[in-house]
Amino acid sequence: MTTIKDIARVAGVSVTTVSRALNGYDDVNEATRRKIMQVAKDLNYSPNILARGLVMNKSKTIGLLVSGLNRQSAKDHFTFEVLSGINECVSEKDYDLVLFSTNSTKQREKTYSQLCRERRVDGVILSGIKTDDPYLQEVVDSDIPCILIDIPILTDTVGYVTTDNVLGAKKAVDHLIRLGHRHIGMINGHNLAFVSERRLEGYKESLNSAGLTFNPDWVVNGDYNEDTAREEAVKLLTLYPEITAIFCASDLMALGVLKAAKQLDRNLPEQLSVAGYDDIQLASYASPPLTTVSQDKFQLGYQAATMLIQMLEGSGQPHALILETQLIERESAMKR
Amino acid sequence: MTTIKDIARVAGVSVTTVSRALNGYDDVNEATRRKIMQVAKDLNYSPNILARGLVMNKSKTIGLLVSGLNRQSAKDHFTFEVLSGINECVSEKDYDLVLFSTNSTKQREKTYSQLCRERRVDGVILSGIKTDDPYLQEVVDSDIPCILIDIPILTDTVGYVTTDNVLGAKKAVDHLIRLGHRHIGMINGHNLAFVSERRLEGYKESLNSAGLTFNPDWVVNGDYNEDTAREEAVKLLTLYPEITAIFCASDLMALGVLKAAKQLDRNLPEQLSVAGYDDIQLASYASPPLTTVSQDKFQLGYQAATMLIQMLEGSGQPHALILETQLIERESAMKR
DNA sequence: TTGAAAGCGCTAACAG
DNA sequence: CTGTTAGCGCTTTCAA
Repeated sequence: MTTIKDIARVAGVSVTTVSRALNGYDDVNEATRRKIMQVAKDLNYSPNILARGLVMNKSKTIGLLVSGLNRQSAKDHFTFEVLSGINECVSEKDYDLVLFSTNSTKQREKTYSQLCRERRVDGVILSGIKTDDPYLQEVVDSDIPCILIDIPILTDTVGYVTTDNVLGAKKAVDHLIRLGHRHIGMINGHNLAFVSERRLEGYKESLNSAGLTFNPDWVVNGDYNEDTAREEAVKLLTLYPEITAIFCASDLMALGVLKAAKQLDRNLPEQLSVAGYDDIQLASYASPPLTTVSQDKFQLGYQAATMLIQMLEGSGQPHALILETQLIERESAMKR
Repeated sequence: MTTIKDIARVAGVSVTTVSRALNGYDDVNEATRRKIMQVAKDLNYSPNILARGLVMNKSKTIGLLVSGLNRQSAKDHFTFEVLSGINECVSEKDYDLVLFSTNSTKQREKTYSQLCRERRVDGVILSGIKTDDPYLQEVVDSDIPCILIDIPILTDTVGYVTTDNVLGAKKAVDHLIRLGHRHIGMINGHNLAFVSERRLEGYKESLNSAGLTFNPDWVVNGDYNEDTAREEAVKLLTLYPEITAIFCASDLMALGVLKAAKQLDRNLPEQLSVAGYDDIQLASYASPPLTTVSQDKFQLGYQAATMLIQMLEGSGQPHALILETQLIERESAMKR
């Protein structure tokens, strides 16, 4: 493997000069530079970025720490789209992306910052982490630049990007109300996600501004899981037959509600309106196609990476970015 | 950041001893080792793997080079599931995964081996690469250990894992024939994928062993794209109304055919049977649910990583692995 | 069982 | 504009 030493020898200059020429410094004679470039090409040189990282104390690498990257979670491709967005940005900016995963018990033994420091990543993006995850606290404490997806924490070294979940939920519930529904249930996710909290708040706000009273019994947790949501929906609809519409904190759970309705012989959307959240790919293929709140997952990732690299390259403080959502009206909700 | 030097100082030994103790060599006094371990923990030490990589000349990192990781390709989550499988294996074996992506024009300027050598990855997995991709030739030439997904090339340093595409296609077409179809068209992908070739071959074999003649006019390319497939299917079905069943080289294209049928007012499955390939998530949600050939994408990734790490750790030659597929009978194909 | 010393490939003062 | 020198954090002979 060719090194700058080899180039120096062949070109008849010192390694310093080679380094400078290769890195585009302008204090190199143009002829010398050309010569060096030529030799580098001839020798098929590639820089050893481990060596460079070692001396510069940065690796031009960002880490991605996710929990949603395993066989089970394949159905809801949220993580994947976020990843695509991150990847896009990172490759434009000439960084590399290394994937940490928290699913293996082995890795679990390592702390968050150990993971990052060992790999010498310059910064890290966290996604799909629950609020009780021990990693999360470490983030706030550690001094590694970090962007959180969907967790609103802002410190000297951590920023976040998320969508406007309150408004998003409000859009969906407003829509149901506009369609004439007065008895609207909600299937929320679980209590370990900030987004659940926010979406619940949006639901309440919407009811409130329409003069409807909030009934806590009409809100149940479906754990962001299709089947749990189905079970919970069956219970809910059986217990409170007056409910004519359900807002779900995720499309996956809305799919579960669709199944619950079928199970209870309630026709959709005539006898039950359903709205979801996320606009996952499946949403438009469900029958009936799901009315939902779309969030741009790719953009979530893209912006997270952009923000992180901005922090890394010194242009300022970490900050927060809140993306818009969009109500997608399809056929799972109708006028009553 | 703590280094072994710090540990050495505090523990009152030399860096050599620290290194040996930390790496579990047995020529260290047990008391010394305990002391060192304790100091390391106290100082919250994490090894600098860049430095280690530099001297050992390996990075415990494997690269993933894919082309299917961008906004457009999100629909068919093949790449994502492969990635999950790779990630699972890699984290079990305590390697890290770095993502290269070929979508940025910038990266395009770098050759395959440059990418790998710069990052000092120990080996690389390629997926979603077309057969005319310039990277591909480089693989064969370079000496970097490499596993290809779905490209059957076997050399000293490159192995592959794929599924039995001939048999898979045969299963689907056999099924259509068994249902009584005699006029079976095929929507293939494009000519730049080995799998297309193989699936076509399976189609031919199936026809052949049923005594049906192969008609090249009944085979068109849909470019693995839903909409192209739809267009091509419309043309095909208009030109050859005698066709009663279509085998598609991917589910995504089968979805396109479903749309084409709707467009032509042909009821599915009564007036047209369709079989797909892949068993993507959407397949079971389509209406009618898609009869298809399932391949275990997670396993594809998992096995590729396993094989690569095996090669890396010296236990033998690269080799080939061919996974089974499974016919999934749903409702898009019926007896005639 | 331990330590001194060399060196992996690179960048960065500093001096000329 | 160019070279000398030191050193990033680690592993690994070699010698004690």
